[in-house]
Amino acid sequence: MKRNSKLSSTLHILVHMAEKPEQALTSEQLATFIHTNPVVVRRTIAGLRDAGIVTSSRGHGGGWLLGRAPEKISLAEISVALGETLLPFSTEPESPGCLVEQAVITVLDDFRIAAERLLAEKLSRITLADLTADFRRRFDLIGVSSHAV
Amino acid sequence: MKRNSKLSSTLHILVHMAEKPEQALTSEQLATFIHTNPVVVRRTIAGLRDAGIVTSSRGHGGGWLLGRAPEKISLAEISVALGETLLPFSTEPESPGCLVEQAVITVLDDFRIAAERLLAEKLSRITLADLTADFRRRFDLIGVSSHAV
DNA sequence: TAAATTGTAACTAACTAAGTTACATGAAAC
DNA sequence: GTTTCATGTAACTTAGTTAGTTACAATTTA
Repeated sequence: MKRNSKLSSTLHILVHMAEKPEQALTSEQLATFIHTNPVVVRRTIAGLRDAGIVTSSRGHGGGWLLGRAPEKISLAEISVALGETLLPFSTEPESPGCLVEQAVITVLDDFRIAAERLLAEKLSRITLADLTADFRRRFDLIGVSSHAV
Repeated sequence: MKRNSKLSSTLHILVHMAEKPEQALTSEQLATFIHTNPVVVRRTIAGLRDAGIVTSSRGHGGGWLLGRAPEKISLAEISVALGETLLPFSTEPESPGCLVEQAVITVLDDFRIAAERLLAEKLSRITLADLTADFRRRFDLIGVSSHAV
């Protein structure tokens, strides 16, 4: 798994899970989808479990399942559950007492708040079902869903 | 200078420059504002020079000046000139041939394009002059612009 | 009881970005 | 013209972050 690809890797995993709704997939299986190892998968999607987006079960026959229907899982929820901010620029004070810095931080934070609201709104309109529908269109056209490479 | 604070540090520098429009400030002076060293400053704002936002001159009495009036410098231009993307999540393929991944990347890239347009639009409405005006309001109230810490 | 699976802590490796050193280049002052 | 002051930039070092790995306890089913 490459850097900064947590969101896309997680979506990749979730679409595969949505395609096998009745079958619990192991961390091992999920790991092969995104070319990493099982522990990284568990760590990455642990937050999704806490958010009810997926469920996990231990022991023989255990693994991961979607927590609810793909239509009810939005990219906004997934993004939040991953604990990553979409806008990672920092506005932490480095020169306490400098009024110039205070002015800069205020303006930048106002922008960030407005921007985050906008992005969340856009992401909340896209669901996992939209992704699976897009996948199926491609599959019906080409007919292969490989992980050979 | 902390990580991910290039944008806020650069704005900090630019407002100070806007407050001394007739005086070329050296990298050394700019560096003290953001608690780093002159080479980091030159490297960071080199892109702003290429974009005409600032000018630099060498030799005795040299240093940095704004390239045009603060009213004509938008945060959108500054952000672009810094060469940083506001939305750094990756959508590079890791499993070429996997239709699931292709569907995910397509949706995510569409989102990114729309989001970047939105953010650029918002940032283009904020100018360096807005920041200096905000600073002056604070200064008139409190009357100190320290870099003691 | 054995096998399969997650949960998680602790450690290692790879990558990124800031910080630093060094020095060539250019401009002004004298 | 030589000295001084400044930027430009390459090369290296350091620090911080994140993915990857190992190890093992806890849990579940056959």
